[in-house]
Amino acid sequence: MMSNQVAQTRIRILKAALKKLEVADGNTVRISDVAKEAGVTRQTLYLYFRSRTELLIAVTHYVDELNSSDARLAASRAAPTGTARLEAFIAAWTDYIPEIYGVARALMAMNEEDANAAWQLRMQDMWEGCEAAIKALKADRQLNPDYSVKDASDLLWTLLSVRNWEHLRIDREWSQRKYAQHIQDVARRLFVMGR
Amino acid sequence: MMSNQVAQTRIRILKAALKKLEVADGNTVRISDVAKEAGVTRQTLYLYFRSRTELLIAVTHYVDELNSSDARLAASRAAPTGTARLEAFIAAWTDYIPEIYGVARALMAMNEEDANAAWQLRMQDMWEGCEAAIKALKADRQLNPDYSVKDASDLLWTLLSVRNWEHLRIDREWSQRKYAQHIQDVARRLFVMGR
DNA sequence: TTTCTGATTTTACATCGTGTCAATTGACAT
DNA sequence: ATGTCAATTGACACGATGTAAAATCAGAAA
Repeated sequence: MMSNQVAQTRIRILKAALKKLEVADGNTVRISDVAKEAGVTRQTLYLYFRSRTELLIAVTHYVDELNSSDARLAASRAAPTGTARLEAFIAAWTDYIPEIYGVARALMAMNEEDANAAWQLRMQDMWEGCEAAIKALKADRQLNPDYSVKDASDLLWTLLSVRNWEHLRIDREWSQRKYAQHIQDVARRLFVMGR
Repeated sequence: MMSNQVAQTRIRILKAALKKLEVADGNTVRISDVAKEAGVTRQTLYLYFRSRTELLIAVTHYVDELNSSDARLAASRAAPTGTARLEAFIAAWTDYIPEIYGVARALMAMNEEDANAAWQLRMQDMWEGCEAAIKALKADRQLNPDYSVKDASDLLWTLLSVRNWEHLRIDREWSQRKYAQHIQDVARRLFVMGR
């Protein structure tokens, strides 16, 4: 079946791109690199993705599928108390970052309209997650009264940024475990009343 | 005198680059843009700077000169107590960020060996500033005992990153004043004992 | 088997930005 | 008037993205 064929090649390309992006330390991943990795011509790649940007965006979706990220993020909403929910959200997100980091870096490095828009959209979603967690905290009367919901959300959103993960994990060589623990700790210190 | 002539053109180019970099929102500043702004040919620019990277690095130094940044950063060392010193250091740095932001963004966006090295070096200096401030805090027995000097320095360094400034100031549209106050506040909450 | 079709390849070319090179102009000092 | 040095002009190489058209190749259908 031909549509099967098509799907396979598409996925082969996505896998190749992901592999390259994960390995790449600092260096740009070229379209020709991905094509080579996928055992396909550069032109074939353009048959499946209109541009480099579109490929990168497709890879992020692919990664999300692989890890059922949406489900994991959503699960954090189920936590009973505000503090538990904050903790669950942070845990889900900090686990998520290393998975998308490769693509995220490439996407963030692009100075192209669509690429930035796509990343901004993701970060917007993430901000709403932060806000939801902070609101849950407030509903439980556990939010540090010095912060408005908006300010706390902005700060949490910043605290959880991919760049901060990069700073600590890559530049300062923290382990993922150490990173996750400290971020939880900082968030608790800043946002949870009386602790 | 010819060396005067040379110096003038060089500075004209640096000014032009700075101007372009400050205005540029997200877009790459091309070498030809800078040349045009400076009223000079692209080739002339190459007469003064070997590459785009070298130009960008030169601009950072130029900005530092303009603002006597070194002096201002160094001044924070004079503060009497640990907390005062931490506060002074943060104030100096948060004031500094908006001044270099334009160049910083361009430098960070480059995926070129030398550019990254130059930026890393700057960030290394900055880390040492953080460490010095934290050590002063510790010497005054004011450092939160939950943190080692190294961990606190890493966290402070991350907190003060240009990316965090960008997140809050640009993406979340905080005023510079609000940004500076909140960062001070967060640092106090995290690192200063009993407050 | 032949034919049709759709996936993929090959080849070629346009564009854009960086960086290199050599010849030339123009001003100024001696 | 001559030599020097800043700056310009024009041309070109390179690497990466992206476009376009013709040629192949494999499998399904006749």
